[in-house]
Amino acid sequence: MNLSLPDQTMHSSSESCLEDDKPEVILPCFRRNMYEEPLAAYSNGSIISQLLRKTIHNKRAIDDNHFYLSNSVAAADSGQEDQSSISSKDSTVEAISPSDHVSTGVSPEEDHPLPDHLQAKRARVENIIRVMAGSPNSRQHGDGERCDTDAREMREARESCRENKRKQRLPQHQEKPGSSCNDNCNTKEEECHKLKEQLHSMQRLLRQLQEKFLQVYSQEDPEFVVREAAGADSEHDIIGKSTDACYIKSQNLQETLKQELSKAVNDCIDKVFKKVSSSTDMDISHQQRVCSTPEIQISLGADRKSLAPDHSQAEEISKSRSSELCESSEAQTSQDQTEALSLVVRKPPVTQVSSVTPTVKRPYPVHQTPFQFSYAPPLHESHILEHLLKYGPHSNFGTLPCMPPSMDRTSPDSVDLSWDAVAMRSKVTSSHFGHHHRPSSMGAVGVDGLCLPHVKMESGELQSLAERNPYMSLNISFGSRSHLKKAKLMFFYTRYPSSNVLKTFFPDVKFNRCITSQLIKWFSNFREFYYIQMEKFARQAIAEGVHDVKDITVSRDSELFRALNMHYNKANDFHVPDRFLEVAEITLHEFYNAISATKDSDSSWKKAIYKVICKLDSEIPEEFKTSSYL
DNA sequence: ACTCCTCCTG
DNA sequence: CAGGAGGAGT
Repeated sequence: MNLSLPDQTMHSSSESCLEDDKPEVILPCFRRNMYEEPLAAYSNGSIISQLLRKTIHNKRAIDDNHFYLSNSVAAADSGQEDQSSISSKDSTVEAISPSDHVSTGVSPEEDHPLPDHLQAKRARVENIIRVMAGSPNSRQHGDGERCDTDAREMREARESCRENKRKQRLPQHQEKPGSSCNDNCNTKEEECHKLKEQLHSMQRLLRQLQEKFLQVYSQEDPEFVVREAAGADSEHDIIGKSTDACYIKSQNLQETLKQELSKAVNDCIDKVFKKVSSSTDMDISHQQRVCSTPEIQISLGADRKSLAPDHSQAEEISKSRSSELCESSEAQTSQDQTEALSLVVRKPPVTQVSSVTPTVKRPYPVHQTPFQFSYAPPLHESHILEHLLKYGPHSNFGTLPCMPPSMDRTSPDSVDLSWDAVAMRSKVTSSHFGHHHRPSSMGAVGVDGLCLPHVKMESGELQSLAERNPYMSLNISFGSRSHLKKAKLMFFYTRYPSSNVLKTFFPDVKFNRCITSQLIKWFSNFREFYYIQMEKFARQAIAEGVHDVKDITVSRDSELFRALNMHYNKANDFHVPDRFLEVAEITLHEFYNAISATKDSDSSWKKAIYKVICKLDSEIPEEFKTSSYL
């Protein structure tokens, strides 16, 4: 089953929330009335529509003027509309009008009488600001002189507008493929969507005001607009070159407004992002619960036969547990329920967790169960958002093989596949995952590190995924490391442990074929390293000219011992029994003798040595039997 | 047929 | 350390 679809949805959603919706270069004069107070009001949406109605009204006038047209009459008309529409705004706007900034920004000029043309310029700029702020009676017409920087501002703002429009279109378009997910959307998704809408609304408002701002500029100095838009026009040659004073004034205004507005935009985006992120965090725990259920069911499936006597009783408890686990998730995902969750629902719960894990000693809540290769409850948007937040939009989430191919949800039989069967095909093992331990509610290996990782994944994707995913590593690695460490320490006592010995000394492990084979394989690997070292040091001794086998000893200072200790007792926190040194010395002697006798020419010359060594196993201390060992 | 082992490879 | 091939033992 393709899991990639929700990825796209979230991708677009996230992208639009985090990137595309971020306003870029914006005229910085709308901050307070655009972003501070209205931000809270956006939640109900009505204010937005009111503002939009006004600004749309204005925009019509702007459009009629063709934006770049130097028609003073039209400009004046639109300007009047601006006044009338804006005049209804909150009076606080006036109190904190950006014109205040202008006054302070050019304060040095106020100390001296200004020449007439400078005063005119100043009045013009202040008028612009008043118009922007919505002062109904402050409008005055300047002399039409403009500064180059102002024109550049306008052009940049227009480009910014167009850029925003382009960017806005993209996520909206991309939402289409995810419409199936939207059908299933839960409250989080709606919330995210709302936020996105709000951001879009703010952007629209911003554009409206930007255009209005530009409109004011254009009516103030149409020549610049025309020149900037269509190149120099002989008819609209620049008449008044900007003076230094004008430049400075405009620069002050420009900088102040830029700072203000960019800060406002940043705040706005932070708020939106925070909101989205918080909802994502909430869903992580939710995801855990969702994932845990299938895991339990799957692992229980493997236990059906062995735990048949407890079946009915266990089923009751399991049912309640399962429903408890599923409740919240199903409530939210019932609409997008696919076979994934039906895998959970359909499957008759056979037994309960505690009956599977009679030796469980960790009283952790069920929802802390380790990461499961969830049998894919439909990917919640927050799951994907979480993914995106962690790995970025290009990470390979869609191909996350949440289940082994043999467990393909399209196969009804997959439900009855035992965990053993899954594990037997395992390719990914615990060793691949993280370095963190995480408490597990499942004391038995049936669901912890020894078994959990034993899910076949394609081409190491899971491994790389897990390596990048601390959350996953945290969960699926539990148990594996401690069990592995324990096995290594046991190797100091026994090189050839029987299955029974292993079962005895891993009481917290619910053994099945897979687990048994795994442990046996571990010891096989231990032996392999052990014998390789033996052969290596035996040959080394021969090469060094050792003639008497009695000259070869293994002590704690020996290179050989250090190598072995490094391998089986890396942390060096375990006192290696003397008997192991003796066995190691015997083994070394065996190899020395065999090689000296050139028995190594025989392809099976090591077998005799193995036969000797396998008889040298000693008792494993009782402490190893406790599941909490290590 | 199944398990367990070694050996080899990655 | 895992996976697989191949062999030996049951």
